[in-house]
Amino acid sequence: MVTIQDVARAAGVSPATVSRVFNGGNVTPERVLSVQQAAAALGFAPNRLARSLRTQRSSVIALIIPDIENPFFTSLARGVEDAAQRTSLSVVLCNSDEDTDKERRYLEVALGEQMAGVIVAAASQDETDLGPLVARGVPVVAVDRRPGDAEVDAVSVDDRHGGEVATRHLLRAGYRRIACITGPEGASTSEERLAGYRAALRGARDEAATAGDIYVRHADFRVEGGRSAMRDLLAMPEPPDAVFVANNLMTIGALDALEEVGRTPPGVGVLSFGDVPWASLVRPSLTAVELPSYDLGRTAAELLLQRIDGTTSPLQTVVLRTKLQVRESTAGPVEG
Amino acid sequence: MVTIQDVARAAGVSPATVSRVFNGGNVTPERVLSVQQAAAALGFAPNRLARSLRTQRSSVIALIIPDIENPFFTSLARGVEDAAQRTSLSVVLCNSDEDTDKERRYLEVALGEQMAGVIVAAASQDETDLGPLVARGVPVVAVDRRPGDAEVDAVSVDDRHGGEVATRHLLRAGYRRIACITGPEGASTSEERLAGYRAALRGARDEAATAGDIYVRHADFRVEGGRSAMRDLLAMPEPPDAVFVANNLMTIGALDALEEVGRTPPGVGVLSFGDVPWASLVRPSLTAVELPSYDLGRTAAELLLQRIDGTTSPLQTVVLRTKLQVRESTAGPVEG
DNA sequence: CCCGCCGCTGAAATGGATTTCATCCAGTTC
DNA sequence: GAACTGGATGAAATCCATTTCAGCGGCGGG
Repeated sequence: MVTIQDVARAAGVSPATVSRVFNGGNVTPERVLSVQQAAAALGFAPNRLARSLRTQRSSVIALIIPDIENPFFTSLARGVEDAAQRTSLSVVLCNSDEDTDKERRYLEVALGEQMAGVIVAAASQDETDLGPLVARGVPVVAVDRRPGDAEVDAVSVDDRHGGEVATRHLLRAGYRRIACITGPEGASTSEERLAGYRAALRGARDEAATAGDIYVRHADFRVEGGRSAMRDLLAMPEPPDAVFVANNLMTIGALDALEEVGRTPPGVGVLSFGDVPWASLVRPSLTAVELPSYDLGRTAAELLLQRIDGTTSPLQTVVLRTKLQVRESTAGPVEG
Repeated sequence: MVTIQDVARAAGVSPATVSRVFNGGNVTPERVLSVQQAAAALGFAPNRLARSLRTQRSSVIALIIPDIENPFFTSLARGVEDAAQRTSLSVVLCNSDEDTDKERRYLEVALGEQMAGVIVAAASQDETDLGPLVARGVPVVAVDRRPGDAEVDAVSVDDRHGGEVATRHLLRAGYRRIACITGPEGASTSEERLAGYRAALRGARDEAATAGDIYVRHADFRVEGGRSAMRDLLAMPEPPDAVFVANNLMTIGALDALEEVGRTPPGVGVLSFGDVPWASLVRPSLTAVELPSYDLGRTAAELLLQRIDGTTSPLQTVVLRTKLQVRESTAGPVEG
């Protein structure tokens, strides 16, 4: 490996001078030139480990997401990247796969590699432990999902409100036995969206409301989970006539399950929390709660960058608004 | 920050002994215990920078992909992860966004951070420079796209053959003016798939073949690119009656463009290289060249792991087979 | 009883870049 | 001409974990 020493020797200066050339110290122009030439000739690339070890900071931030195959998170990742791009920071993405063990490993890597900051969409509220990072003063921003109790900035959407608006829309469209397929227990987004659903039903005070939670299913935020939850609902003696699905991928599974038994929206109402990917190809078009995934990422990154720059303002929680986009899949229970 | 020195002091031993406890040297059981207790009490986590600096190796590998929003690459990423998972390596993902500048930065990071290895789906054949990594002895595997001239292992699919089979299928189905929307020039996958298309047309020796390249368009492997390329094709005096689209996202755009003018498959034949994401929702169902995206990632990772373990076997190029999956979108030009 | 070996331990060297501190020198200022 | 300022420079300390090396004590073999 070619080190700063080698360059120094080749250029006839001390390592300190070479370092100054690369990091902007006071060096006479002619020496700058000879150092640059020597570096280029030798193919010198500074060892970032040594640098980070010495300076106690790094120019890499980690983004930890629970499902890299979900376009919601990849869009969020783009938002993070684009914001980081404007500084000199690089983003590395880690996929926790909704697995708290994997997630813990990545958090350890981020800590151990002294990364400049971490943005995390937590796999779990209780088990995701941001404590060590926070204790070491590493800036952390929670995005989409709230972390249990860690003292960090957070950016999320109005899950509860969105869930309530969505469910109310189904009620107004005339559906009466409204099911909810939500995510795993322990994820804040699952709980909040479900809470919104329940609130809307309570507000309705009729048949739908009395059903209690018999139409509620917990699944895993993935296609397969949505499919089997929907199958399960369809097998009930009195199956639901509409379903509020708490994320985009589970909606795809639910639609598959409906297709299997020959029922299609809007005969059975389908409403997705989060747009289904490449929705333009889906018929009938799907009513969805639109999520600002890209802005979620961008905002989280901006918050993180501020912290990395040393802002000491009090912790923030930013909540972005969702928007119900009404389309064909919730036109009403009457066939047509 | 709590260092190995602090732990040593707390446990009443030397730093060397603490290190041995964590890395499996010979230490008496009672000392092991007291070191572990001290470490736990202080919340010690080893500084991976210092470790990597000293040992000259790291337990992180980088995966550099050109489009994180393309499910093909995220599936590939899952394959890499699952393979890496079985060892103690962590995978960090970098999104080059088909931008050779961004890609270069990530390659520099991988080099500078002394990462254990790199898997890269190159943004370009000419401009992607793997030289520095190879020169420093960092194991590198090219996946999906071949790098220009670097001496690295490679894993890809039979792009040319797949493109030829696909185009021949369209010919046999009765289409005569077959267009091709391929990716950017400079990407090996674009070129190879196009070469397959041309070969099939040459083999046909009729009207279709004489068209030359008038039905060929280069786009950017994204939805938007596919859409505008298709619009462009549809605006021709004699528009094509079928299109072979060289990747999944561009197919989505092409379908959108067809929809705009009220033409749908199989009236216009549509064949996608690579399955469209969540194809189960798309009507009519799409004929596609199925790509083993997950296995591509897994194989690349396994190759990389071997190199990291020090295998010195000669460079390998693994080519995985694609499979044409015939569905409704290429049923033939006759309306019905 | 002595030698040699082995297991355990800590002091010190190591990896590579940054940064402090002291030094040197040229240019000012009185 | 003495004192002072400030820019440029290199020697050496620093960041933290790993690893070599030498030393120590105990044990088995001769």
